Amino acid sequence: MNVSLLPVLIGPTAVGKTRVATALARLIGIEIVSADSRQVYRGLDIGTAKPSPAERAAAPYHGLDLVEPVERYSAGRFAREAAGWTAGIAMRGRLPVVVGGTGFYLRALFDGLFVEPEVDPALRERLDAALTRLPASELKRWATRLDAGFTGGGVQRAARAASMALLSGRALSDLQRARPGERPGWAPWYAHLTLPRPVLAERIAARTEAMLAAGLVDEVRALLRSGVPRSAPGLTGVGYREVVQHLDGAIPAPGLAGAIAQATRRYAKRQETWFRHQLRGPVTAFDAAKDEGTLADEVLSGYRAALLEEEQGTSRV
RNA sequence: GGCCAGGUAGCUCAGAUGGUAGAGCAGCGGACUGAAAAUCCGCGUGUCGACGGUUCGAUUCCGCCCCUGGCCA
Repeated sequence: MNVSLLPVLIGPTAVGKTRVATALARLIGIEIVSADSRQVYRGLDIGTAKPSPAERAAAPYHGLDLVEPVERYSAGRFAREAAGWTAGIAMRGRLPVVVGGTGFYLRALFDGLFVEPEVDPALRERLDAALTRLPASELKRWATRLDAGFTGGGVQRAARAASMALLSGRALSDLQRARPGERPGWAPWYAHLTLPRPVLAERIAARTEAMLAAGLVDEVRALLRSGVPRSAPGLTGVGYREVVQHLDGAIPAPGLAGAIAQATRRYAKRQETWFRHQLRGPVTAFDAAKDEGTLADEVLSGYRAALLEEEQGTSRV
């Protein structure tokens, strides 16, 4: 299957992306490329709303369970791996469908990141850790001194700007400008699942309760018991962070669901901000209040129409 | 039914001898080039319960009504 236009199912957390993807799989032979920065962690199943075995049987998934919770994944690695999965799926004659809520990963995949200089990962890790321990104001001074183009963004991004400059000898913003990455052969066609905020908030609340009922706290407890430190990359996300705090006594049991739901709402808001302003390519909105069968039909016909238009456009040139 | 306390932002509350009001939380907007569910930046969003009166001017004072809580019947 020779496609240059890739259907991409996006939407805030809890809007029902997996549900629609599964319905889509019933209509046509697809494989799913998950663009989700949390579902890459093995053992983080309940809190990341990872597709169930049944859902994974309905369509092959790529991009799940790639690393241990103590490991770091990255947008760059995602872009490389996702490009490989996508090519493989197309080669098998099926349609790759990208499904995910991590905007930065989508950018990495479709726009390409700059080509990062080779640096010793262990060294970088130690440097980052040391920089992050600096007082915020001092770290910021280092970042702006080492990279005149540093635009801010807090300790994490300041630490990256500083460490990349120290390790590569060039300012990060320079590198980003001077060494643009390659764009893949695909262009995204975005299907944006949307719900009014209050409705999404209700779904988030319900899903949070369901996660706790399904044993989210036990999941985290087991990870910690197996030796995963509470600062592990996998445990910094929404839900896991709150459960760790709960186990440390900082969040009492009655407040846990509320704390997780609130963090999730804020995350959903940041996602929508990204979708509103950062996406490059056509975006079609779909009302996620509809049932998944209808949505799958609508998304598929929308995609086919876009595909047809694209073919006519290119054949005319 | 009577007496008392109170009705101010989504919530909990503060406040002004009369010049249309401000905190916390919630919320909203934005940034984003390999940690991104991360990391940051910004923003009070209001018929001051209703209606009359006094006043140049009422959310504030007066009257009346409505609502909530408490006490007494």
